[in-house]
Amino acid sequence: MESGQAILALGALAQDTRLDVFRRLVQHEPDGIAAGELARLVAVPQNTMSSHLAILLRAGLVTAERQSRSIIYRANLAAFQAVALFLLQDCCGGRAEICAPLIASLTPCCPPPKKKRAKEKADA
Amino acid sequence: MESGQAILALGALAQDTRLDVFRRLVQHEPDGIAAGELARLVAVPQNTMSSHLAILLRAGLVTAERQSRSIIYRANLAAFQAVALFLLQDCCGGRAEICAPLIASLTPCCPPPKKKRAKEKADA
DNA sequence: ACCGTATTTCCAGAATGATCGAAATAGTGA
DNA sequence: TCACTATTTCGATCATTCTGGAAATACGGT
Repeated sequence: MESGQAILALGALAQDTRLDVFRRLVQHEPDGIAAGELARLVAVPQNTMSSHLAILLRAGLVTAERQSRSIIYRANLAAFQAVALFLLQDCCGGRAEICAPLIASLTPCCPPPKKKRAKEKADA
Repeated sequence: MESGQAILALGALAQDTRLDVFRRLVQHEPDGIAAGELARLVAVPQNTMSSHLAILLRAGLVTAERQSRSIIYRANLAAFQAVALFLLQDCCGGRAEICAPLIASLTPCCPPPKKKRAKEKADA
């Protein structure tokens, strides 16, 4: 990921409403949320929400898909991962002392990428 | 970490010059860089650099320490980790599918937090 | 075709941010 | 004290962002 794209994404997330929106979109992940409902949830006018969504869209953090009358917005998890990865690798720059504790803190949140998968094979 | 502080930090990093500065500060980590040298490295006037540094300072991403005539700026790695962790945990929100591939991508960058004896299992 | 709903675009005002010249402040050494 | 260096603060300008009212566009049902 190039720096300009990362800056765009960071700037997109560096705003109350948009961070809130993105959070909600991640939570509703495979389904997505329509623009109007998003405006209602966050309690902002539709046009204001529309411009915020346009910024998130330009940053590549969300996708939009028309579904009959509504437009469903979904979080782009891959893009989000790319931004996080850029931030860590770029600033980490080979310095393990930054990432290592982060991995440690993150692991309890998510199942660790286990390498030992011996029992499943033996089952067959 | 609270959302407002994270937004401050994300906004601080969402700018060319400041991202560049932070990168350099991380690379020069324990030593830090003086404000003037930073301005020279990034090729911006001193007062412009000063305002950027003030923003990074306010966001808690760097620390400043006067050392005789110069003021040495250092990256606050703990704060950076906190921001990254916030971003991932907050948006992850219990969704492992976001963090798991990130951990996987991050691990080759940094030595995995495990014991250095990798040959053990091969002996068995 | 018409109407109602969903969303965006257009426009403008207020607020914030970026940039930098010039002046002010903090420190060092003679 | 004085001169010198390093950095910040002040002030001004230009660009960008946030916000929302009003109008325009897109879609589906009748």
